[in-house]
Formats: sequence, C-alpha cells, structure tokens
Amino acid sequence: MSDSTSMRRRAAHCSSCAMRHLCMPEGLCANDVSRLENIISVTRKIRRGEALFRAGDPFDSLYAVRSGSLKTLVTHGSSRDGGRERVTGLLLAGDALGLDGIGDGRHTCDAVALEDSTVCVVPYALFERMCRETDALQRRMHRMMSQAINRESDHVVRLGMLRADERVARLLLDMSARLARRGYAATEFTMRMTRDDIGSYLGMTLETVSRTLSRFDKLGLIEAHGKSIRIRDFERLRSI
Amino acid sequence: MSDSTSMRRRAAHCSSCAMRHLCMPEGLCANDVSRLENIISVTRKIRRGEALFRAGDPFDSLYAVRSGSLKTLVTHGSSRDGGRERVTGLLLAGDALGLDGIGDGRHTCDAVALEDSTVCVVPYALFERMCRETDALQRRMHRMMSQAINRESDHVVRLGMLRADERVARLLLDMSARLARRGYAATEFTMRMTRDDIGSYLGMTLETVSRTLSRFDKLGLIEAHGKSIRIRDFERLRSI
DNA sequence: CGAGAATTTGATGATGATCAAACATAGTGG
DNA sequence: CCACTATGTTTGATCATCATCAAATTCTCG
Repeated sequence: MSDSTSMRRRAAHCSSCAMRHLCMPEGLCANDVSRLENIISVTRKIRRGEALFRAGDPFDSLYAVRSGSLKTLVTHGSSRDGGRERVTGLLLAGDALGLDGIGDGRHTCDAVALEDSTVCVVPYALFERMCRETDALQRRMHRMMSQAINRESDHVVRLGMLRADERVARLLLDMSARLARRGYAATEFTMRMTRDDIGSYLGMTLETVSRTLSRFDKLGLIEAHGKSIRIRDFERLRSI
Repeated sequence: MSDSTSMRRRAAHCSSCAMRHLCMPEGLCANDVSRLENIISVTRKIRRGEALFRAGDPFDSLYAVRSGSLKTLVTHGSSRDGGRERVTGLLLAGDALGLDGIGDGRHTCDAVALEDSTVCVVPYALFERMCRETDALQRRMHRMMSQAINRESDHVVRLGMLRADERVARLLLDMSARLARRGYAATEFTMRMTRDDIGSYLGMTLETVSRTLSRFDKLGLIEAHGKSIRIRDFERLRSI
C-alpha cells in the first residue's frame, strides 16, 4: 500500500452506507449482518487522479464507493495510436467496482478517482465464502453482476446507435437519475469528468462534447458553467 | 412451450458438450458431476429466426448453446425511430446465455436463433442452490459473469474508438479465434448474421458493412462470397 | 499570482449515413 | 424441379455529422 492511500477500520461507517447498497442486507439475520460488517471493515482513501487499481493488478478485493467518484478505463494496446485510453465507466457513491477482476484473477481496467474519494474494501475470498453460506447474499451477488452486464449492454446500445447530442443528453439524464436515487439534487450537479473523459466515455471528441453542451445551453435545455450543470428542461432533453 | 420447440432429456449429450464449457467440472467430484448432469438434462431446439426468450419474459433458466448460434438484441424503445433494434451479442456453441435475466427476474433482451440450434436448459433455482453447495461451481459461475462483463466492455471500447473498417476487421478476427478455440477452422467460416445484423452489432449501416467487406476482398485480405468468409491475410487484417 | 491544464469556438475535411437502384439468393408453392 | 417472390446484398451518388487542426480564453491549483 503506498503512502498516498490509507487503510482504516470503520465497520460502523461502512455498514451505514456503501454496504447497504453493495450487499442489500434484506433477508440477512442479525448474525449474518454482523459477520458481513466484519468482512467489510476496511476503508481506503484515494486522492483525485490516483488509481485504486490498474489493469493487470492481481485481484483480491471488491470495492464499494463510499464517497466521491471514480472512472474506469482501459488502455487500448492498439494498432496505430499506440495506447489511447478509453473511459468505460463512471462510479458514484454506493456503486460496486472491481467485478472485472474475478474473471482471471487480474483486473482488466484501471480505476481512477475523479475527486478525493473513499471506498470500502471487500476481501473477495472472505466475501465469496460468505456468499456460499448465506443464500440471500449469494442471490444479491448474482443480481449485482447481472445488472452490471445489463448496464454495459445499455451503454453499447447508446454508443452504437445514437447521435452525439443524443448521447450527451442521455448522459446528463443518467447522472441526474443516479444522483436523485442517492438523495442528491437531480437538477444541479458537478460533472467531475473532464470534457476529454466524457468524450472518451461517449465515443466522441472533447470538442464535440463542448459544442454540444454549449448548444444545449443556448437552447435553454441546461445551464453549463464548466463542470457545473443545471438541467432546465428535462422533457426536451429526453425528447432529443 | 410452443409446438415449434421441443424439450428432451439428454443428460449424456449435455454433459459431453455445453456443460463442460458452462460449468467447467474441474474440481468437482464424481458425485457433484452427476448431480449437475441431473440439473442440466433438458435440451431445447430453436429454429432459425425463432426466439429462445424475449425481453420481458420471466427469467427461470440459463442456457448453454449446444449447436448452432444465436444473437441477442435489445429493442430500443426510443425517441423518434419508434423501436429500432440493436444486436448486442453473438453466441456460438459452448457460450452461456441468459445471465441478463438474473438482475430483475426478467430477461432484458431477446435471444434469436441465427440458424437451427439447440441449447441446454439450466434451471436457475436448482443451479443456484448447487452453486451454494459446491464451491468450485460457485467460483466458476462468478468467473463466467465477470468474463461476460469484460466482453461487453471490450465491445464498448471497439464501438467507441474504432473506425468502421477496424470494427469489421476485429469482428472477423474475433469470429476466427472463437471458432478455432472450439476446434473449427480458423480461416474459413460462415457468418450467420445478415449484413444488417452485423451493422447493428458494430454500430454502422449494412451498406458500410458490405462496402468494407468488398474492399477487404479487393485488397486480398479475405475472400467474401455472401455469408461465407475466408481469411487470407491475418497479419494485415490485424494491423488495420 | 502564474503556469499548465482544460475549455470554448471557428474553419475545414473525411468518414460514414442516407437515398436509390440493380442484382443475387433462398425459401415457397405449383 | 423450376419459376416466383421475399429477402438480402452490392454498388453508386450525395450529403450530414463529427473529427481534426488551430487559436483564443478561462480555470485550477501549487
């Protein structure tokens, strides 16, 4: 563990926030919940721009975002542009991450903090064992992974058949909905990703992202000042 | 079950093909293997163009392709073009499918046969219970889902940052590699999807797919006669 | 405050979509 | 088995969208 990250025992905090999302203790008896809290008892801080893990790192834990936000990205070992990177995911508080590593025991993408963030660490070996013993937890795990698959496939659909302005509109609405679900304001939020990140995530250039946001602003759909976004007209944004 | 599909008990067949891929019996004792064979003992036939399941159908089984091939697609309940569909996956013999349904108990996409095909049916309730009892099987299940997530995210990357000809080249190489892994010829195969399906899968129009294949043919990279493809120059195809 | 990073905006051009029409192939019924 | 119709494929011509190049401006943070 580098000096730039710290580990702490925080069972109380974890169980009160991220764990509820990650593990959905519904159906777990008090005894199970306390065992689970024991497994998920370490918090890790990641400072803006730092990586929680990188592609190729050995996989040993899942994570749940406790505060802040992260992006996942793959570095495309490709043909001509030797190594452009591509943003594949945007994780907010409560989201689980690290599932990619289960496949071959190594992470397949980088996870980088978009702002100073904290995550709950879930040692996979322990978690897996507990899944086997507690059927509600196993069910929750399977559902979580299935939903991750569906999210990705939604994203594929969006990328493949929407125009640039439609993609941007969807992203804004998606952010809004996700934040609302977490109890934050749905109309006003901060896009932590740079225009470049957004472009990479949506499959377009940063200039097109910028132009699109400017246009939305002029049309009165949103108010965009740098990273801060305010949605003014959900209806028209949806109908784009 | 409609008359166009039939169900049969076929433990022997299933265990000898799809089950090996789906469940990777390594680490299972003889007793476990026989229990598993008992769970996966029904085969279902789907004729070309018919659906194994549709979005919205209640989820109760996973499937493993035993012969033939299928595509998965989502019908995009979208803004202006009221309901275009988008191909999200291409499944070959040995591939698992149906994982999308675990999330909310309903399938989120259609699975349609590209040719007359058969699948092994894996009742999920039984399978899930057995996962809980057999750790090797649970591990296999988790890895399978994780790999599904990674495959999708690869696809996202391809769609978002590759040009049309690069996407087509990747698809051909991907097909070739997957067939080779199954013991089929790597250089010569039949693309069961129509140009329209391919375009939908790769996020471009059928005309562009057709043009690209024609160009590859003229350049001596492949030989394309309708759906039959022969790869003539892997190196140059990779370097596109 | 100052330097590097990020953003905005403009001008231009290439890639791929769209429209259109000829052609091939496969499935169907006489 | 063949003709016929559906469906799928190829190819061409034109045009829109978005990428690229470039430069000015604003933001951020050390």
